[in-house]
Amino acid sequence: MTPAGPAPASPPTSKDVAAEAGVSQSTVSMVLSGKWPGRVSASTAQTVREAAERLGYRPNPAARNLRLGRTRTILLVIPTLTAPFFAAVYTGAARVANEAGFSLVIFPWPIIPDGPFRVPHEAIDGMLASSMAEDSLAGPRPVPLVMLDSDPEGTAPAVNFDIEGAVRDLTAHLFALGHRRIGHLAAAIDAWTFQRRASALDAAVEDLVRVFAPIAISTGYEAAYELLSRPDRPTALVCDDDTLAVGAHKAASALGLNVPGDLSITGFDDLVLAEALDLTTVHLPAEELGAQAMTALLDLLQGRSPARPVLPAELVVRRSTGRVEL
Amino acid sequence: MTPAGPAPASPPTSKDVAAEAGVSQSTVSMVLSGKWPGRVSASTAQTVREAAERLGYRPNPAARNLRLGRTRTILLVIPTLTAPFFAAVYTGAARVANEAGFSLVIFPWPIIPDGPFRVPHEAIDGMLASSMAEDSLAGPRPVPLVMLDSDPEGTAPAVNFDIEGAVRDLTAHLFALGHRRIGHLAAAIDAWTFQRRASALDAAVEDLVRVFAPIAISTGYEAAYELLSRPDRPTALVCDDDTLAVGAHKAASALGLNVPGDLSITGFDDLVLAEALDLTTVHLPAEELGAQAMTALLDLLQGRSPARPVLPAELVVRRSTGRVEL
DNA sequence: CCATCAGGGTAATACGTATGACTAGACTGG
DNA sequence: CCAGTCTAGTCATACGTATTACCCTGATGG
Repeated sequence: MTPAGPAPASPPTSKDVAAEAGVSQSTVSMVLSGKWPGRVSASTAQTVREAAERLGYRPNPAARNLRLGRTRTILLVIPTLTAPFFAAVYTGAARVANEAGFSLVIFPWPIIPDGPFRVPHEAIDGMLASSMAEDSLAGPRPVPLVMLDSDPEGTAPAVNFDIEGAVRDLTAHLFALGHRRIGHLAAAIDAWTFQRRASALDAAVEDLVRVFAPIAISTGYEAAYELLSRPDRPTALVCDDDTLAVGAHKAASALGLNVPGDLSITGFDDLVLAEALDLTTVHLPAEELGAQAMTALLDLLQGRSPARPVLPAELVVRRSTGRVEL
Repeated sequence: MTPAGPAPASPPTSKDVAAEAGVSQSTVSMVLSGKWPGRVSASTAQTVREAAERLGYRPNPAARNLRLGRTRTILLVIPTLTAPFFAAVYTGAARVANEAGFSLVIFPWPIIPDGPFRVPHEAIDGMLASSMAEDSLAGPRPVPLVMLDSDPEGTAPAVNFDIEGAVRDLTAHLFALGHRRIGHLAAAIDAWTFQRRASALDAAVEDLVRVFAPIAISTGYEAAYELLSRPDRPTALVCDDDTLAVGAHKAASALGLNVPGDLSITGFDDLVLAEALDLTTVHLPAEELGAQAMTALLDLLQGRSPARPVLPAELVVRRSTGRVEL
């Protein structure tokens, strides 16, 4: 198909396109950027575009970035991709970013940081950050930033979940089933979103007992086992996370407790796990969180003032909750 | 702490460092690159380094990329991050890449492509690719590439799992438990890794019945339900994936079949799902796959000939397999 | 005493793009 | 007929880095 000319040693540049089209390099740039309406005649523009197509020209990103002083790259700061929740956040954010011609790179950052945060200012245009102390961003040149469900004060642009509403629905569901004494298997992580869940539960439930566990099946198992072994064990167990809920489920089995006959269990997130185990849980629209945060960041980058949305978190009732038996 | 000098409008460049140190920009570059031993006196080098530290200088990546014609960026081509398997691959690859000063960006590419693959040659130094037809890479300037468990012929560098060994262990386990008639819930995806699983099973099992399903709990449920409703249903069901195995598990419950009493079920991958449901499965070291593939790619980029490792896949026996009842 | 050389540094340049400054020619109006 | 405007371009330059070619000074050697 393509004529077998001498194979180009290096990718074609705008200068090559200019030579092919018989115009100057600046003209090529003007045509292809599309930012100079009426600056170039329609026929010349057409010639240029055809030449570019013929040579398979693609602008060199490094040169463009250098010239424009921007990178069209956004940093997503999250603890790990292994957690499906964050994978979903990434997916949503990446979709919006790609549609806008941005690329999204992941910057791994532990929930418990082990040093000051160093933003690679020169390499990025903006950041999406979860679980990071906002003030660790202080620096000579602050980077446009949108926080992910973790903005304590409301100073920075942020996207949050309606945790309060979710906890209201969740407790109402449990109360309606007759539960009064409720356990809280809380994530042992000092993050705002978990603090909110705890305080919302404190406000809603009179007879609450709380234990903490790092997020994992095994740790959830241990903490739940201990709690459920107590003589005054709760009849329902609210877990901060589906993974913890799975651990609790296993602990209940190990103790010979029937779910939901003897014990109701709920989670947060609505991961595949929850579907697999028929777990009643609070669905957190993680992908939507990522998408809206990226939208807000793009607004910010274009000088528009971003929305500060609060996303609804819906209770999904499955088979791990039931009426308390007398 | 820091003296409140006039805030710099833009990040410091090597020229600023040169001025601060009282030398030329070229000297700064020579010192900081470290590639010119003996070219600059020790005392001058020290002065330069101190100046750079004082100003908080970080080389501009765009300028460096432009000058050097490389980007220190690797593309990871995978269908989705939502699948925990690929998230693990990413994690392993990213770790190795970061240690070597490379950054890893994800390029979403469906298993069933909807168009020819366009490599952004100018933006990357190399690629890690899974589930992609190798010849869709054909182009004027091929990009260094390592394939992930999907290399049909062995022409390109690749890292693979020892699927044959895993299937051997798996079938031996089932045979030892007395199973003879075995079902195969196969992934309805035209990917090499699944073809290998199928042919390895064909070779090992005399009495095999196979059904196909897209990878999801619901589709696994449906396909398994149909298979298990047959009068001559198998006593063991080998699933290509843990997710399918979960669907099969649910189908068994719905049909009143006890696992593992009436039916043994196995999966592949060893995701959290498998742990949550006590599923016997083949552990595929996904993170290791990513790490070794990245190592091979870095070898390739440095002109070394990369290893072509085959990673062992270990059978993890849990409680979803048991002795067949007479 | 001059040629050579090593040491230690500087000046100049190229990478590829986007854009502000400039200009040759065509057209307009008074 | 000429000053002014508009059209459709070109020229030159800057972004920040890495590297090549050059330069100056002093030491060495024959």
